[in-house]
Amino acid sequence: MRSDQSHLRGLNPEQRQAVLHTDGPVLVLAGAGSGKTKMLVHRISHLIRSGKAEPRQILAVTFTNKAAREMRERVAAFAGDAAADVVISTFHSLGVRILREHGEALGLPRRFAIYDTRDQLGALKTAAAEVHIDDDRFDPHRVLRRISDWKTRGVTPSAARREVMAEPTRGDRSDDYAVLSADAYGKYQEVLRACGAVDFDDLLLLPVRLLEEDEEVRRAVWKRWRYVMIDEYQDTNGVQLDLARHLAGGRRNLCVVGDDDQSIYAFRGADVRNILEFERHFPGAEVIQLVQNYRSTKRILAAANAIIRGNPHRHEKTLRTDNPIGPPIDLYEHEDEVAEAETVAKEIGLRRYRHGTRWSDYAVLYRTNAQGRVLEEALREKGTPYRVVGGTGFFDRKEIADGVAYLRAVAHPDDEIAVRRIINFPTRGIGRTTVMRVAELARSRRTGFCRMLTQVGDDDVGAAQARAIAAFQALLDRARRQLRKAEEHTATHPPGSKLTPIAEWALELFRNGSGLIDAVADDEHRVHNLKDLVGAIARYERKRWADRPDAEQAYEGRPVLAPEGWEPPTLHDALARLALDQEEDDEEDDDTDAVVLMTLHSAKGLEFDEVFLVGLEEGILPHSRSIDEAPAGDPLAEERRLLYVGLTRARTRVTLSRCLTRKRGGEAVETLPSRYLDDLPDEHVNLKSADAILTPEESAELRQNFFKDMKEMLEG
DNA sequence: CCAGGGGTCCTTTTT
DNA sequence: GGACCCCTGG
Repeated sequence: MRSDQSHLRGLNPEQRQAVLHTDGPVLVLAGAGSGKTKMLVHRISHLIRSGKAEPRQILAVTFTNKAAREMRERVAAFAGDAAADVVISTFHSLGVRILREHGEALGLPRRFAIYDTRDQLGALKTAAAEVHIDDDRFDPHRVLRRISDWKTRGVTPSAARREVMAEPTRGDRSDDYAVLSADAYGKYQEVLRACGAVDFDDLLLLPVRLLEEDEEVRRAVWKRWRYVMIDEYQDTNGVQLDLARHLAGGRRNLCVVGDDDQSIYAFRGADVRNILEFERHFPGAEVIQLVQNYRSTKRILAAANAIIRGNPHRHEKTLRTDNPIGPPIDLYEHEDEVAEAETVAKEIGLRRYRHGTRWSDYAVLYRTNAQGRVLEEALREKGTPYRVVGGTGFFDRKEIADGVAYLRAVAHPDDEIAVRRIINFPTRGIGRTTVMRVAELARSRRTGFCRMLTQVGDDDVGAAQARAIAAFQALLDRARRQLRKAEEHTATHPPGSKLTPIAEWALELFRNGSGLIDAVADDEHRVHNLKDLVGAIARYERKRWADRPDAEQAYEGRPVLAPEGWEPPTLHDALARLALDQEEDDEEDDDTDAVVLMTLHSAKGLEFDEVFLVGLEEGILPHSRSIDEAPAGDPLAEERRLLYVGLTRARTRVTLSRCLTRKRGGEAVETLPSRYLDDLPDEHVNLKSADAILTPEESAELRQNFFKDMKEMLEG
């Protein structure tokens, strides 16, 4: 329970006072690598130890589950057992928590579904079909972005319509496109409600609405949390600012930490002004600046500072460090992305051997997920262990989306989007025409799509189709009955060595109930993925039981009475968790030694010994989309910040690279160097031109390395 | 009315 | 590697 206070030592007494003791609003404006999150951990443990608050009255909010997990661990290391009761949650999980307790006031079902982007797209298409939008320029993704934009600013459909009408007309068809989007927004919300579902934006928006409109909810929340902390505050959007205000309440014990130079989420509504104008939003706020960097070498900081200086409108600050100057930054120029990837793979192999480092000391960062593929290939070829963080999510895989849709169709009886997805997969004779006819019938009889399915007769659709629908309905009914049994069982029986009840039920559903596994049987990989989904449910059930206060007393095979306040695992809850936290594959987490691959966005908040930053070209960084779209403000400022974030992830060494040509749609296209390269200080940058072929000496070196690995493996 | 094949387009960043 | 569209045959 001894704490590492080194970061506090860098503070003067007032700053220390502010971080640890001050009530009222506090803004910690902290540069990269200055120990931002650590400040929050200090504050939390101090609050506990000084007795100013009970652990359960402390709330810390993060953006990602990973950040939440990390903070939980660190707080536990500082404050011991008491830390378990501190509520550390992501914004979205917090939203679920509030909605679960109070959501019924908004007409939300107790068990609401959470829609991801894919479901949102489905809902929007359903909505569009209902208002007969057949505009050929109707681009669902674009409309969805627009809708999300409104929602993150707390704009209702009717307000959106007014907003659109009030906009100066450009006189072209984009005007009616805007109106179209506003109309689609209203309908989209109706579809969500009819499905008993919320999207990610609702998870923030609806709690705020509750807090605004319901005195009782407001009081409950104020009573619940006395000290509120928010990490990465620069990434908050309009709705999150409102939420922060409500959570802080009249006490205003709100401590936020962030760095405006690391604001990289404007595309999903984040508003840097929230951190820049914190003192205006929370008058009397204490502001502390931290510019001491504990992470990187002097050279890396010099480069990072030089890059970020190019941005206007920022809290001016220059990071400094007592760390050594470090090696120069290498800049490689490659023929194409394949050569780039091969050189990265080769360099990592060599350096690891020469310096006796671990694979996990190296990270390769890129702007777009697509860049990761080539890198993976090169690393695989060399036999280098690697781990891709984020990327094409588990849930983006078709078979997983199908599996989840089955689970949801069972768990949420009104979930039209889920049902439509699986009603004819695997094919069972319910084609497009029939589905459209059912939807039409549902509308004319003013009932829901799912309810309509239980009522269609031979006159409504063909006899064969009616039979197929009845069979599908029977499938769902049977699955529901079996689920009820599984849930009863899992509620009273601690998990043993066998597969947990809900997971086992899901496997049965995939295997026999739905025929899903048969449908993908020819692809081993997909079958494996479906089993992973089952595994995720099992992990959830076990975790639920592990969280039970009397878990030790509970033993296998014997029903035990649930203690007060403990909720047994349910499919619905498992789905909510799955939607919010796409936890990585269980075993191969942090402890496996592997090179890490990820986007610059995913890298924020992390640090590595050596960082490779690839694809420093116009069109990649800055990305062409952000160059083209250039709305108000300057989107390019954000691209610059991305590079800043990338550079400041490294402790000792940064290696940059760009390609002279890059494949675009099968064609190799010439590229231009990223404009940001000009801003790097020459004296710290080493221009290299590399080829990926190993010299004989290097080959020998790597061969030896290979034998060393084998030996270690055999010994270990 | 349904299933399956083949062609075409695109692909920022994430809870 | 997808998602989507159109075409053909049953």
